[in-house]
Amino acid sequence: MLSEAVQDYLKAIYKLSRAPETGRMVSTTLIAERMGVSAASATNMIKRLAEMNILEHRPYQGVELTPSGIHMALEIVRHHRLLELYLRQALGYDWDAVDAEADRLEHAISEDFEDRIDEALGFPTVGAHGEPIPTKEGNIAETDYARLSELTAGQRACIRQVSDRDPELLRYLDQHGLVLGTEIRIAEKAPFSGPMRLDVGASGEQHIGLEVAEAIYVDVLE
Amino acid sequence: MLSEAVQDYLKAIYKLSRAPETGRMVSTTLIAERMGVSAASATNMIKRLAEMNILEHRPYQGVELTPSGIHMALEIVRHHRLLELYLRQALGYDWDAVDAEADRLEHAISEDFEDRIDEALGFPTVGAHGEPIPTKEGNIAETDYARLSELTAGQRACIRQVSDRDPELLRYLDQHGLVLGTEIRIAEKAPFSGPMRLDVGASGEQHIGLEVAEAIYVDVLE
DNA sequence: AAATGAATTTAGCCTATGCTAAACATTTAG
DNA sequence: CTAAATGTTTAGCATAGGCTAAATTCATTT
Repeated sequence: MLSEAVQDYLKAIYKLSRAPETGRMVSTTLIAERMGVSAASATNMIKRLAEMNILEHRPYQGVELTPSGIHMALEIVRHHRLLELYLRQALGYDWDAVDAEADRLEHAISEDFEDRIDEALGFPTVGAHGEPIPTKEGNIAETDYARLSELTAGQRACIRQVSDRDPELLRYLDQHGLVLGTEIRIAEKAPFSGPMRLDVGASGEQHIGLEVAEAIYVDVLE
Repeated sequence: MLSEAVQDYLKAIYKLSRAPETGRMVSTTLIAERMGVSAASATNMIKRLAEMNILEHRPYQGVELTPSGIHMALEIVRHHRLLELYLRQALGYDWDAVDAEADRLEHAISEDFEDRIDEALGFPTVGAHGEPIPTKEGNIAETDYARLSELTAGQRACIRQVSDRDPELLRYLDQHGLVLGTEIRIAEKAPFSGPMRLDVGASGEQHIGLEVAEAIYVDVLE
């Protein structure tokens, strides 16, 4: 069994390695920041993770998950996303609160528990923020969403996923009707991915900033 | 926040101090056994718990929880019992499986989570095995049940609580219809609390041994 | 009262995980 | 192309828990 700390590092590294900004190779500093520990502590743990064949460590370069490390990470992510969805659907948690609670619980649940909530949810394929849920076998659907910030005036799109990084941002989105499934149309956009004006579903017109537009992933409608 | 280890010790000590066999003063060895650690490790932790004002340690004598220690223990017990009941009622866990899963989860849940399952269950006052659930304020209902083993031939009784110590025993009870609320009548009993013959609710006659009879707590019916 | 045996504590060690300060490597700027 | 800035690792230390072996205390029995 992987310790909680190891699981937490693994999940963080997996997420960083999938972020479009970073790329597969993840730096020590980034990991340390994300985990809220010193760089020295991160190096320390990285060496242990390399020892366990979870990742490869090129000193001074960064870290890359092994296939087996990715597989382990996907199990953790599956637990997390199923829990988030369960908290939302079965216990009425708000969009922005599920991540923190799932972080606490994810280390504690058994396979049996996972199977039961999976069934109670009807074997869902996407999580509370639209992220794909890895299968029990460790497969995860590839998504091909555009960032809202990349669209241009006149385009229409449907919200498919949102970043769960910032609870405050999630509250903002919720209050402005920018939830999964909402259809939007770009009414006007400043050059260089600046702020944009949107027509949002039934709820009317919104102005959003770049940060918000980058946290929203959409299917572009023809 | 108390560490998991501290919480586990505290819960174990609380339970031991409530067991009729032991009495308020609990010995190091008993704690070590229950926790599955060496006596030296138990001593070690006991000193830390005393440091934290959770209990008083009379060296070579034993240990007694302070009022504040009891209060903390009751919070932990509340979490545990609410979780057990939730697992049973909401997720369909078997009687004998809830304890182990609740042990895993109880360290991980927030107050918010507790409140939500409390509400989802309709603010229950007894747990999955009939134990009283402490209130949020740290009060616990005193119960005054008899052990089935203490009854004599001819008496009738209603099952109110069962010991959750042994999952196998719980399976046995379940299979034989000896569940909460069942009415029984002692048909015949060997002297000195030996095995007994019972008429059990609608499901007919049972023979049970002493160990089983001691794990069942009942209200005696006039 | 002394001796034996059981229970308890102490001493000393181990691992996981964190930290700071110092050393080392890489990148960037002058 | 060297020097400063930045990023990374090493060294040494801390804390929480666990362990074994040895020492100590208590209880019991002669």
